[in-house]
Amino acid sequence: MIAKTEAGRLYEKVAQDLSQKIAAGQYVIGQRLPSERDLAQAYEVSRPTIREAIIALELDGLVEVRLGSGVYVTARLPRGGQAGEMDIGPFELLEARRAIEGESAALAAALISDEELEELRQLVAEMQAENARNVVMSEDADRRFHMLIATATQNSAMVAAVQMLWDARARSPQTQSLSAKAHAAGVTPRIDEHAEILKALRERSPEAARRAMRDHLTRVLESLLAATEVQELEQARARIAAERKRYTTTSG
Amino acid sequence: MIAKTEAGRLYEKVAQDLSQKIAAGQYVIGQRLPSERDLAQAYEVSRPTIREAIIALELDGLVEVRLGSGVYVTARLPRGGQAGEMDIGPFELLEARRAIEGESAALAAALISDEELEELRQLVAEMQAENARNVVMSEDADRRFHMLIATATQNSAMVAAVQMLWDARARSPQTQSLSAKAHAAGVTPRIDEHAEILKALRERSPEAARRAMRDHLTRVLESLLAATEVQELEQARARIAAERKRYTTTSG
DNA sequence: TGTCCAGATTGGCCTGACCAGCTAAGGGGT
DNA sequence: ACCCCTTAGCTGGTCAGGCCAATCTGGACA
Repeated sequence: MIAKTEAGRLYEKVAQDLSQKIAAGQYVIGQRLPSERDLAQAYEVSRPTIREAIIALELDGLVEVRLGSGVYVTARLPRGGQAGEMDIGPFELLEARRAIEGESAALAAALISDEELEELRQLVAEMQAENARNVVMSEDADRRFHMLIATATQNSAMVAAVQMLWDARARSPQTQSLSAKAHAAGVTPRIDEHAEILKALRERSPEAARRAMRDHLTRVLESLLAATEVQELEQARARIAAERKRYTTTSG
Repeated sequence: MIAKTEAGRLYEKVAQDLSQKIAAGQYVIGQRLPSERDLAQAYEVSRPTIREAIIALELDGLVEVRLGSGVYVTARLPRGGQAGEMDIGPFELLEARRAIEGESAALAAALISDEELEELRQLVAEMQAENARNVVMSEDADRRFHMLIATATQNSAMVAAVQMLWDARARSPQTQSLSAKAHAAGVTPRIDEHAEILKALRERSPEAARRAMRDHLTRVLESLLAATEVQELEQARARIAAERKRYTTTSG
């Protein structure tokens, strides 16, 4: 699906975020979502915007609205249809992103325009602001940041690849719950790392951009591993150690 | 006020009515609908209700809203075949493959099993045999070679990414015709380059594998560029011939 | 004649409010 | 002690009015 959702209307962002949370199982099927008023407060938008988002979800068949009662999750089907919907693990996903988005950044460094650099700067600022306010929607700016870099490569195949990875991420219950846990554990959105990537792109240095992107995703991977360690029991330690060894030794 | 009688939200009625008028041709494709304020007045509803109706139409692909300009009727797309896969150009595809499959090879080098190495060896042999018999090089062996390497990464996200690229390649008319031309022009199946990749994988060297893969795809890219030039020359020649014919037959 | 800028128009979003269903808690009757 | 029924509080549905930014348009100016 062609991503027209970039920098779009507010309700689209909210709808996408809610859709992800439903897909991730954060709202069980049959469960009632928070009230429109609560959602408006949580997303820091007005109630009409929340209503529009809910209408979008309803038209997608994800949700059912019952007057006077609330809005209920009806299904858990992802937004774009049924193309390839296996659940890719969080660590696999990040490993692939490190490899692919690293190259995306390297390609973009040579081709990125001043306008796109400015957009990236704004997105970093946005993440910073949202982080300061501890707002729910912080993932959206992150996603747009990475997608914009892919777009800057002027290579639609690369855009499609990166898009696929983020779609898979949104569709993966494992990844969603894990990243939610990491968020709750106080993992910051890594403003400085994004700034480092931006800096490398500004310098038009493919090598520096690749390295900054890979470093960033390596750290995300590590913090996710740490979050996993904190939450899981001793029984899992051996397996985690094995994973860590594997995912940290193959960096190229 | 519109008949509030039956159940159903107001915006649904408005959306349905507008949808009918569009289908009936009352609003020609490309034409601008009345402004939200005017529609609100016409339907005797509030502007938020009109907005919700327009959002519904937009999600149905009937309409496109342009900020500051208005909402415009768009062409009705055939429902269902959403695959939305545009035709990705051959060169974009190869550039993306060089970046992504290069990393795929690097990852695989550290993890590939002896069984997979043996399979790769057989695939190279298969390509060689087909090439020796001057058979129409079925791309199948080539594809299986590259997919097997992706599989060897033991990373399903990477597999999905590489798979997507090959799917796009299979779907792309441009790429297909171009690669057919390249074959016709006597481009060899590059057995040696595949062997080089295999050799690097055998040595379990990520760097060598990445380099071999990138070199391979770079050369494919170059030969495709050459084929394009040939094709353009042929087209130019044909065009000239056609013109000559035209001017010699109609001038009399 | 061509260019440029200010006002009008449009969608994007917000605040605040009222109404009508629904739900569950609490009171009265048995 | 149990059950039914009222009722207060939620929830979504809708409205009204307003501000902002993007866009368009026409007239003034060079």
